[in-house]
Amino acid sequence: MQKKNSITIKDIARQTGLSKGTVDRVLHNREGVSKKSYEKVMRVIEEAGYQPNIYASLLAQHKDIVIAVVLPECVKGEFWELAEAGLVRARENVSHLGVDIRRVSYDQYDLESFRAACDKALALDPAGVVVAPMFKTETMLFAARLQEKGIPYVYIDSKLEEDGYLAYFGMPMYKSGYLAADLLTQGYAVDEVAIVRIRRDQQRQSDPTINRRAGFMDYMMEHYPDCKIHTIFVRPDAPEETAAAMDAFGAEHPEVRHVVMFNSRIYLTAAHLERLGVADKIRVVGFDNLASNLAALQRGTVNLLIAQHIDEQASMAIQALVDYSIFKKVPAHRDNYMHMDILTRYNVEYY
Amino acid sequence: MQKKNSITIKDIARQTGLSKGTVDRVLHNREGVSKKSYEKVMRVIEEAGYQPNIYASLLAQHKDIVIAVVLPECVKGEFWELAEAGLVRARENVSHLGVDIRRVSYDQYDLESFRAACDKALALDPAGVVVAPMFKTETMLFAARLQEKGIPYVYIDSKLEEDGYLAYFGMPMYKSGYLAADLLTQGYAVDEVAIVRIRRDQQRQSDPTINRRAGFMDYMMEHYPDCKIHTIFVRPDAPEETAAAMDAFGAEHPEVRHVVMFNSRIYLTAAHLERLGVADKIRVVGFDNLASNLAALQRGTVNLLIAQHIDEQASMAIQALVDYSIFKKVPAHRDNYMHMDILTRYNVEYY
DNA sequence: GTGAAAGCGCTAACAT
DNA sequence: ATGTTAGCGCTTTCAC
Repeated sequence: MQKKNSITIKDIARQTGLSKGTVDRVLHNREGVSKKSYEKVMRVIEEAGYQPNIYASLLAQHKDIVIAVVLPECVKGEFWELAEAGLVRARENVSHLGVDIRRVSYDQYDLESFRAACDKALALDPAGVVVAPMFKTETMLFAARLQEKGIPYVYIDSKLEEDGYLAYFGMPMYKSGYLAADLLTQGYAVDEVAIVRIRRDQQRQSDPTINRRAGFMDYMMEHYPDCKIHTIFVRPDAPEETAAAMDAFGAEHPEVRHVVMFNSRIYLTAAHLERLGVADKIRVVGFDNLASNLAALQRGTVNLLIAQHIDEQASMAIQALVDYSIFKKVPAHRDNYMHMDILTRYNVEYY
Repeated sequence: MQKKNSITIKDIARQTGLSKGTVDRVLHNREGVSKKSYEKVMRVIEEAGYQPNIYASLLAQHKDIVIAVVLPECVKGEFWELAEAGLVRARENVSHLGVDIRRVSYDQYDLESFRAACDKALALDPAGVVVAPMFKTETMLFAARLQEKGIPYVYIDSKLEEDGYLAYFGMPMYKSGYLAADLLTQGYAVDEVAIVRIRRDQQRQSDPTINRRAGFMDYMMEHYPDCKIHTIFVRPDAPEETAAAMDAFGAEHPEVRHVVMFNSRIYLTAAHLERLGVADKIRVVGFDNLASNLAALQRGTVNLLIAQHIDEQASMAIQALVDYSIFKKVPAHRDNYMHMDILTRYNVEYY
């Protein structure tokens, strides 16, 4: 399988006058090698451009490694369900490497459940961890424990400003808001815009879409300084209240033609616009490729969706961990801001 | 590396009372095995759900495989340069599998050079071929030769309507034109549109963008039946003539506010619009993420770009071939229509 | 037809 | 600190 030109540890052993065992020791930075031998081996390795044969290596080690993936629960139709596809793909890609991907779920609104998930992940004695952090301080603690054990970890979706993570894969939130504003307005005259927000009852969590909103606002300030920006507060868990809010707003501001929402639930708004019979008069921009969002896009109620491929984030995170643990490859970039996909009813089909 | 629950050929040998050699023979359908032995082995294999250890297999075979990639020449700044990134990525992904990716280039305007490239590819005795076909009948012949030799091949960019290919990765061309029309108009009133086309001097090749244009036209017919559609013919190899054409059109139709181009050279048009000082009055939609197109996007002259990730097509094609030759996996889908990326100046940064 | 055995490149346990 | 050796699961050659 190796090319003719490829060199093996046997060759290195011969050339250095040492044994395979010693060569193996320096290759893995194991202790018990004299400086002299170490250097002799290293020289040959570099000169010959030695590449270990992972098959032989894996074959000889015959051990499984497990990677723990700590994510919010996968609820049908909601955002985190989208990550599953990435896990499936990653699993396929690495299963033949003897890597076992284990999803550890937690309730993103329940701190305790996150703590439990962290413990569960640690209990798996994983070779690496990917985590989507929803709780700041708890994640910090988790990170510290991982570092202590020397377990590499990578963030997806959002990250913490600390220094121990191997990599991060996510969307540039501020920019995504900026983009949303541009797509909503597209250079045409826009006098009023409505933002639909979810009212959160004293959540201690930081609002994950706050930077996105900031980006949106900045764009509007820069390009449409005179545009009036309304906010409609809704509550997904209180449908009547939400309906009432939408009705009231519609009655009061029938002239508003542009609506945007920064979380993943634009489908809720779409439903109300349809109910009020104003769907085709209003330009609607939202986020994330939930099935119900895509449906609203197909129906034409939602004009554009900005999606972030959380599945790719997940699979890339796992790949990075595998490359690191098995192949000793450090990611090319630590912070990986991923592309924002723009979806319309005409390109969604092949998404 | 294999899990505890995995069974090896040694186990099978023991259970059937045969030897590893015989088990290997039935696994590879080699001749010289009695029906009785064959069936005994097959029964155990199926019952135990035996999965061969590819590493051990590859290690024992110790052979390289080569995959030939037959593409138009990589010209700096032009479309096919974009595929290189995919080749590099693919090379990284599979090099440790002992797979050698070999690019074989041809001049997309020269039939003879394509013939030569096919011969060169065949001469490599490849385990698989990926080809971007520009010449219909010649590709047909090439395909026939590959089939004859039992070499699997996959198309990228475009494909032929035959039945021997392993897979196809490409953009839905008709749909992409439809999408372009939607993005150009976006529901606002549009009375006139200009299409910039490249005049081809009696090319015998079929115009690769013909379906895209058809999709565009159909959209306009359906949604803007009264819109007047102009065509400006230009020639990249004759700059003065092109400039004259643009000037003349601008003088004659100063009211046109929407421009589209179906090949990858929207940057040419962008330059002229800038020269004429009308760039910010006109909405411009084009295709493909050439560096100069992205620059025009950043400058704001081009409003939207539809890109097709030819690099991903290339790397996925190679992956499919590797999966097939090494892991014996047939692609899940034969025809893979890939996502059309919509780029604006605000999401291009992370592309 | 079938079996035995050597060996792919590497790891790890055991010697020295 | 270094050498030796027995595998990992499979392929392949050679012998019967």
